[in-house]
Amino acid sequence: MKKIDLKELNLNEKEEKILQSSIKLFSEKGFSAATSKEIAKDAGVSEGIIFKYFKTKKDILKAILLHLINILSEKIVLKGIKDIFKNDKECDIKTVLKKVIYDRIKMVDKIYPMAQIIFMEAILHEEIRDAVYNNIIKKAMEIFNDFYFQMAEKNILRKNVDIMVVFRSILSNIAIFIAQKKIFGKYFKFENIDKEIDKVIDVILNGITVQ
Amino acid sequence: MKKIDLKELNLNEKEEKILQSSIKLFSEKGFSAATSKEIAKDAGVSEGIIFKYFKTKKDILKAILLHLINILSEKIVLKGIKDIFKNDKECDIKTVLKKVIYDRIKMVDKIYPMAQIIFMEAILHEEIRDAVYNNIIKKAMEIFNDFYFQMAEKNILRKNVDIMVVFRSILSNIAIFIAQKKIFGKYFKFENIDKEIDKVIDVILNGITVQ
Amino acid sequence: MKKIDLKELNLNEKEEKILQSSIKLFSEKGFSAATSKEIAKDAGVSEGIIFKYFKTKKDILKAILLHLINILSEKIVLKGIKDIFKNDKECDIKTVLKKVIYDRIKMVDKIYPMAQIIFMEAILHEEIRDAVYNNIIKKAMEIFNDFYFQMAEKNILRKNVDIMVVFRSILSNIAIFIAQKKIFGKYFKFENIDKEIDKVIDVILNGITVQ
Amino acid sequence: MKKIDLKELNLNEKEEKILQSSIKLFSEKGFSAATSKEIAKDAGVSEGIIFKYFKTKKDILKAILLHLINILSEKIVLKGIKDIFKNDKECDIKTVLKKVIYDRIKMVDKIYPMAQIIFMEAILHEEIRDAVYNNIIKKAMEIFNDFYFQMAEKNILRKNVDIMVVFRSILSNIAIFIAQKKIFGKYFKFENIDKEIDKVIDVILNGITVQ
DNA sequence: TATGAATGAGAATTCATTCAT
DNA sequence: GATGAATGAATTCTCATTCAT
Repeated sequence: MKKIDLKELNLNEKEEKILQSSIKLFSEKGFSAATSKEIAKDAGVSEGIIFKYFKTKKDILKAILLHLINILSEKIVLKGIKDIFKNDKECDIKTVLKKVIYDRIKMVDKIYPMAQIIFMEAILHEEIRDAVYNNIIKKAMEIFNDFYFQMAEKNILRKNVDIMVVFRSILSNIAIFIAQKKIFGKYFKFENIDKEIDKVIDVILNGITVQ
Repeated sequence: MKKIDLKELNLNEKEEKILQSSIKLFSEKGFSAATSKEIAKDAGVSEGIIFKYFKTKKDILKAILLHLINILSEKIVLKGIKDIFKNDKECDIKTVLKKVIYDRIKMVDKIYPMAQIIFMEAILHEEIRDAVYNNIIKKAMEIFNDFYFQMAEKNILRKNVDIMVVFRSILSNIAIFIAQKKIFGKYFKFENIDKEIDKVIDVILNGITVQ
Repeated sequence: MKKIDLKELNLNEKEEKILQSSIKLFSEKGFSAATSKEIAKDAGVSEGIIFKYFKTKKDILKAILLHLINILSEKIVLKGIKDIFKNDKECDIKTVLKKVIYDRIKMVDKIYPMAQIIFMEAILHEEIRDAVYNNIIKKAMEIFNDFYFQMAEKNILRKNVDIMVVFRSILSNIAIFIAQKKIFGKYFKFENIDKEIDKVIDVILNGITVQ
Repeated sequence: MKKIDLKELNLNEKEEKILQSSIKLFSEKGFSAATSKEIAKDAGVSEGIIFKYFKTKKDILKAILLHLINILSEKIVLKGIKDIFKNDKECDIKTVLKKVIYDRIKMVDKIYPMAQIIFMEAILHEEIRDAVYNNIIKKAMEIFNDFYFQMAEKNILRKNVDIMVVFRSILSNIAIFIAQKKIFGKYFKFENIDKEIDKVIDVILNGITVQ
């Protein structure tokens, strides 16, 4: 289990260990099924100390979710895309998309267990959904919007489409690609991710009909 | 909360009530967080009787998941697509896709809470993933494969793409459409689903680049 | 340990056992020091069932305190005095006082451990004090007031005293008598309570100076 | 919260702070409910240092109780009465009693929270009762006995009473007066304590019957 | 000596499961 | 079969006490 980089949060050693173990166990078993005893054991600390750093078990989840959504969304989730869209306005669309997808896959790999927890809790709890929407989805949509508009102005991308639909389509293609790797990885072994991504981009850009 | 039609399972009244309530509560709070007391109360039965029908709480989940995956995959999930693909081989691709998407949305609406439980538990537990893969994904892929092959032969759909990628793309577009409605419905109000689906299909079929 | 009669409360068997054991243990060790495990053991029930009848441990205390203060104050604490004062207006003051003191001692004997808990919690918590004052002290004062006024009118008891002071004096003499028996019983063995009470009444009625 | 003068104990600064805070918190919440963390915080010291000075939390209680009972009983509690009884053998009984009551009220005001702790713990624990009895009650009784005997010899106070009963009566009248002020102070506002005490003495000395 | 982080035993509370009725 | 009271193991959380610094 790769450890998520939590250095940005300025936590002390134990606090970080607890969070790391919580992320691992919440993502493996779900929040309710992971016990404070297991977390303590995995983190190599006593059970008591957990409740010094986090008043309740729920607070560990909150730290993972809201804290990280708010603090890290900008740094980790959005920064990558912004940079690519900014630096590559002149590049061809295929290259840009490839960079984005690569970057997203790398990013999700980095934060995967955490992302999974957020994802699952977002399904169950509206407050989390709100945080995800406002901090990630909404912002990502705005960035994408600007980018698409410029590409459309240059006559590279179609003007007669609903940008929202396009955004969703690209996002979902990335998501399912990751899900396939992460969740159903055992059934689908890709040998060459580079080629796989090219194929996805081809379908996104050119559709599936014979022109 | 719409009730899922479980008549096909030949359950007796109490057993069905218990399953209905479990589906409702598992989908609302997650499996671990829903208690047998709550289920009993919601189902209007005694706690004791739950364990007559289902040896353990886990068995309720299994009943919901495995039982329903196996039984319903054929009857509800796959039947629809098969019929469409069978009956519409002559129709134009746009119409077929529209029918499929419509059918899937309708179907998911029908089984939504159950699908959500399956989905979440599949993320956590390999045995569920296996059941989902073998009973649903694999079968759906086979059907789609046949269909795509025929469309490609007729020179309607591109031959130079990876069918797996296309399958995933369509699936993910449907999934994100449903997720947006079900999970993030509060942020995105579509007025006209018919038009929305047309837009999605346009992007899938034609891509986003100016040809 | 004599058991307090809780039949008036219409509790079921286990609930009553739990309350009895709680009263016993709270009075022996104080509320905080008595554990639910001990209570369960003493009551001969499982720890779990305690929390079916009383949501929290604090609720057991509340049941003992407020419930009993409110419900039983009238029946147990005040009824006795009322009856004596009502029925004995013609008797001589010595006899009345003796009856009252006897009755109070008997009554406190009956509810002693409970009374002790109320007493100790009243020292610590204002809400309890309020309940004690409003349900017991205030009412007792009113009853005593009426009685004293009539005795004073008949020229049996002095008019030139503060009734509040007299009330307090009698009350405190009873209280210290009981405390001596209950708390410091080991140091003071009275052989003949009847005679003891006569002595107390003598002092209350006639004072200690040579007239 | 008035601070009790502990200078007589030759404690160092920290030790005294810890005791002061313990007295405050034990009297406010009871011994078991007050935590060492709270005490440390209130005393402005670290939790660790508490256990340097007092091996266990119980030892703080012992220090407060036994230590203070033993040391203070002689210096503060009994000295006052002794002095009064010694110096005022010639004075009239009313003046003496008034001095005693005044002195006791002043004294209890000074040590109130500590006295409350002693009182409550004495109810619960025999060892505390022993200490209270042997160090305070017994000694006070002896002093009172001497005093009463002399007053009786001078034909000022009645010979035909049980001195124990008289002692108890006076003690209880003082106690209830203080309790009323301290515990039920919110319900009974005396404007003039001097007059109040006169009334109490009147009742003690002359009784309540019309002679 | 002094700190306060860390411990772990034990407290309150929950809950799947059993069982007498 | 059906009930729901009862169980007790497991869970979350607390706190006196210890210990590295």
